[in-house]
Amino acid sequence: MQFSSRFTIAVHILLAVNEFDGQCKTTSFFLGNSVNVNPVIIRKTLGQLKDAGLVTVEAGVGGASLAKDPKKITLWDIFCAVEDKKEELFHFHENPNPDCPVGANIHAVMDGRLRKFKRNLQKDLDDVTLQDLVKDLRKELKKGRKLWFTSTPAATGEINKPKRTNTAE
Amino acid sequence: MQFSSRFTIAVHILLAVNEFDGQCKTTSFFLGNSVNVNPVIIRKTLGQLKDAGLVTVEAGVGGASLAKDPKKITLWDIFCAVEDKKEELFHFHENPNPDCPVGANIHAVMDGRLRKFKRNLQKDLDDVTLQDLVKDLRKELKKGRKLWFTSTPAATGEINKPKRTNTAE
DNA sequence: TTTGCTGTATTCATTGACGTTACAATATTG
DNA sequence: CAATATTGTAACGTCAATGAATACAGCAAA
Repeated sequence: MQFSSRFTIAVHILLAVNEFDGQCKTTSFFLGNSVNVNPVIIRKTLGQLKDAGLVTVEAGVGGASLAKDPKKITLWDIFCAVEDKKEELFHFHENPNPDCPVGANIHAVMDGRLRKFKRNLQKDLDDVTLQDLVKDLRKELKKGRKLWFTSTPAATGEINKPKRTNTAE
Repeated sequence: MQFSSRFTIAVHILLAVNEFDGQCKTTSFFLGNSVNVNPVIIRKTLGQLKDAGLVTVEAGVGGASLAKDPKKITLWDIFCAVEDKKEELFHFHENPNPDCPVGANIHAVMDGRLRKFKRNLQKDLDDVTLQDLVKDLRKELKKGRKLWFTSTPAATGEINKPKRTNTAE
């Protein structure tokens, strides 16, 4: 079992928004092209990030921007935006037999430990900021060759654009 | 997203086997009654625990026993028996755009960190032995009232037993 | 030989992830 | 105001995993 890709997608989105905002319009088409998923997935995820107060999205005009300093956004914040933070890491089997010595006490024995595992993961995630990722990304960019930017069809998102249904027809 | 209940079921099974082995036959019916799941689920899980070298199962005669000292069985061992230990904690979105500065480097930025998160969880799990759980269970049992044991229908698993189809019919 | 159990195949229902189409609502621009 | 680009969201469809359940061949012991 794994956490869904929504988390890595959300991280990708935030990195891209941080990188391109101001240089070009970071629309769901643009971002979908970078992440390589359907724009609707981007819009949904972006909506969750907005609800969590991590980005602002321009309705109508389009494009997203960070709502907070990248130093103040941790992976835990991003995780909470797209996953249920209350949920335990492990799914416990329902209704262990209360008339059995083991069944009656398995929760007492395990619950605290399971919660600790989750808490430790939380700490790990909370220790990494978006700024840390940005720094590493910049380092990688210095190494590598020049890549596309604002001008190509891929960058502007021309590729995935819908054929508009003519409503006046 | 959560890990499946196979993990907590496996822990429950091992605790029950450790507790009741020698006192009564720890069959899949018996265990299924304690865990409160279908005996087939128990057999499957027991099979995985056997493959991992944690228990022995008596084919034909029935019943399971620990194959190792509870001090030598960690939660990580149990986890590995029922889950894919190679799998990362987070599912990464497929094919981020290699022509985009972010898409081309997102793996370089994230992979190491994601691996660390998984490794830390592993360490946490590896720090807890079955013996630790047994100790806590005994502590709970001392507190509590007396519960069922070997003689009741629930304990012997009479309840969930299949009606045998008479093959001689 | 009968009995009780394991091992395993198969079927089914449910759930969540993810993709996709469609379209109303919204903001900008000519 | 009208045309356009974009968001927000609903509605489906597909796929994979989980977990329940039935069935039965094979094994061991009495």
